[in-house]
Amino acid sequence: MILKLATEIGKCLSNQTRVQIMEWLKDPKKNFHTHESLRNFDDGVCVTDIKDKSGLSQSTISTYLTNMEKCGLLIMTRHGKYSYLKRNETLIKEYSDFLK
Amino acid sequence: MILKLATEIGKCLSNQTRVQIMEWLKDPKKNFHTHESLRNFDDGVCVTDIKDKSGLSQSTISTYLTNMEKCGLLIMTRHGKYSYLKRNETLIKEYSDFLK
DNA sequence: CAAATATATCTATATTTCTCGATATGTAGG
DNA sequence: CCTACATATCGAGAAATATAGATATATTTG
Repeated sequence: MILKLATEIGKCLSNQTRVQIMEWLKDPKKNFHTHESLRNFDDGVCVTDIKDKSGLSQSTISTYLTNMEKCGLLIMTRHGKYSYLKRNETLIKEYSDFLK
Repeated sequence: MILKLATEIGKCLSNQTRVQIMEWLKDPKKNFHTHESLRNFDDGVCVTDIKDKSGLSQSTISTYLTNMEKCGLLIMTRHGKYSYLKRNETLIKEYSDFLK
């Protein structure tokens, strides 16, 4: 992993809400209700559900999630008008290994 | 690991110089010369050597290293007028595991 | 104790991040 | 095409961080 990417990941993980989101997404079943339009969490959790749980504004959460996707921490999948987010375990493991 | 500590660690790792310092300290022997007053790197690398290598000012590096020690990423040991820094592998592993 | 050197802290300014409301864009359904 | 709703982007003010120079504190040594 290159220094620049590691630093971008660090920036994403330098805010309590964003770290909390990473934690929530470890176990979507426990932390969220299944979304109306999908029966499972295979693609993760819908943006609005994360927004509601965080208590922050839609624009703030959208910015957070977009940045977290840009550096690879999250994977975003569109289904119609909804976007779903899940952890990118591969990159998380790479980063985790890089630190050690 | 609690959310608050994880966020503090993330803040330390949200700056390229600080991430670089963590990397340098993985292998002091490779990245630094042995310090005049100590023959080995058992307690890590002296503040001034890190400052010289980073190119930043003494006050900036001192602030960085102090904060990195406060959140537990680094261990600081005084030997007379010198302070030596090394990685706290135990906490780094805890953080790394927390992310996964 | 005085001088020299290493590190820490204080103060200040520039830059970045946080966060929101407003607005724009995308998408589904009538 | 119009409406409704989900998400993204823009613009702005507040708060936090980056970074340096000046100064203070610790420590060694003459």
